Amino acid sequence: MPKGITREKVVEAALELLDDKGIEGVTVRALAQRLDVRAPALYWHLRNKQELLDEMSTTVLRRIADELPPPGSDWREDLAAYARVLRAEYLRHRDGARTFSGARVSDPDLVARVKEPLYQSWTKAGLTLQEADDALDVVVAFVVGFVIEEQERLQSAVTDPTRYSLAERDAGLGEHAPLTKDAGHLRDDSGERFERHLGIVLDGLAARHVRHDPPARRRRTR
Amino acid sequence: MPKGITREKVVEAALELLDDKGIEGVTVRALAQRLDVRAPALYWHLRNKQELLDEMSTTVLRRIADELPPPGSDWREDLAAYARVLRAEYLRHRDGARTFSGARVSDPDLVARVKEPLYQSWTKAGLTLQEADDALDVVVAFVVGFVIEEQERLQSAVTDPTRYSLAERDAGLGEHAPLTKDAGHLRDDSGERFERHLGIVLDGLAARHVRHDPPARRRRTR
DNA sequence: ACCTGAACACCGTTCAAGT
DNA sequence: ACCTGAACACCGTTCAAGT
Repeated sequence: MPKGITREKVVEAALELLDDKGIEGVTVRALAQRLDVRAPALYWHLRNKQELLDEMSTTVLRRIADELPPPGSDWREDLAAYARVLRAEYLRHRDGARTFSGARVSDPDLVARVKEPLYQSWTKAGLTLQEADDALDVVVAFVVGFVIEEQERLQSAVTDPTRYSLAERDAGLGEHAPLTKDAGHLRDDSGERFERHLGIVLDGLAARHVRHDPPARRRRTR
Repeated sequence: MPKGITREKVVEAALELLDDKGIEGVTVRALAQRLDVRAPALYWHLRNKQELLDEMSTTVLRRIADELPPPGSDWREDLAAYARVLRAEYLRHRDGARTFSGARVSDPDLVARVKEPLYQSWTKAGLTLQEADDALDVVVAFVVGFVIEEQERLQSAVTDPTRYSLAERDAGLGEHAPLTKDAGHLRDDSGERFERHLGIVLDGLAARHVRHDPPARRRRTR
């Protein structure tokens, strides 16, 4: 009688293990123990550990795809929504940004499920496909970079409270870096920072697009 | 008689090992072999492997600091130069972006050496410190995200040529994703893409700054 | 078809002991 | 002060063998 372990259950358990112990704790043996089997059993369901990691990334991307609202009338809002969902899903898992960015996604259809509706909507609104593709890539790059840094900071605040303590930092900085020191003190809530920085990136995209794409207007005039 | 191993030589050898074998190949034992000592010898010079990784990151950041041109008259050019140096230094090392981003930098003065001149110059030109700090962070986040993706693509093109082959991808995509398919085909040289995307981000920063910062003008009138 | 036991070639790290 | 030998508690993975 099989123990009822499926590929899906293995991946699910791996994601729980990630949240509990971090990426270092995701070992084949620990995962097997959590599923109440011996380590080699997992190799019946997955070719190797890399395939496990790929499946974990794919599962997270699937959740992102599910949470994504359908494109609306404003490409800027579509992008903002995408950025927020991406960040939220990365933050939801310990080491999420590092683990899932640059992910090898096993299901190519899934990528299309996310991108195609956005491309459709934006090209109809007057963007070229190149611009739409660039827009998505720039936003994703920004979110990945932002959350990697954010999560590193959040997590080492727990494991090593001195590392990001401002007092420690100020002491290390000496006298010749007053602005660097001050800048450290005006760091606000990271959610606010994210929204502000996202706004900057979207402004950059707008700067290129509005030139030849006044969307509402063009449609109404004839 | 000591074997002449120093902390600096260990870190240097670790960076060579990284380039040869990738981050998975950077093991204490392999590093010891390269230095012609036994593994425990390294623990005289470094507390543990994490400290080794921190020192590697710090060394790379030091090189970035050395290569950075002094700030000029245009914050936009300063940022572009920073972004290019950062990307180049990440690309120079195998797994560079993943390994060095979100780095725990051991030397706080080094961070100041990079940031302080830029903050100085930009605040003199009319930016607030908050804006200067945001600008740097947004650009760094973008570069980190961009290069992680870029390097993943470059490296798996070597190790697994089918993964990013367009033909394979097109086959997996089926019929319902024509735009996603087309977008895959208009990907140009990654250097050009970087410059274009960097331009977008800088435009976003400009959109906020030019409003209250016509730099040359303000100084001349009285 | 699905899982285990045993084994292989590795890891990072500690520590007494050598020089 | 600087390094080694031996050992500990781990890794991912393979494979014959069990049911």
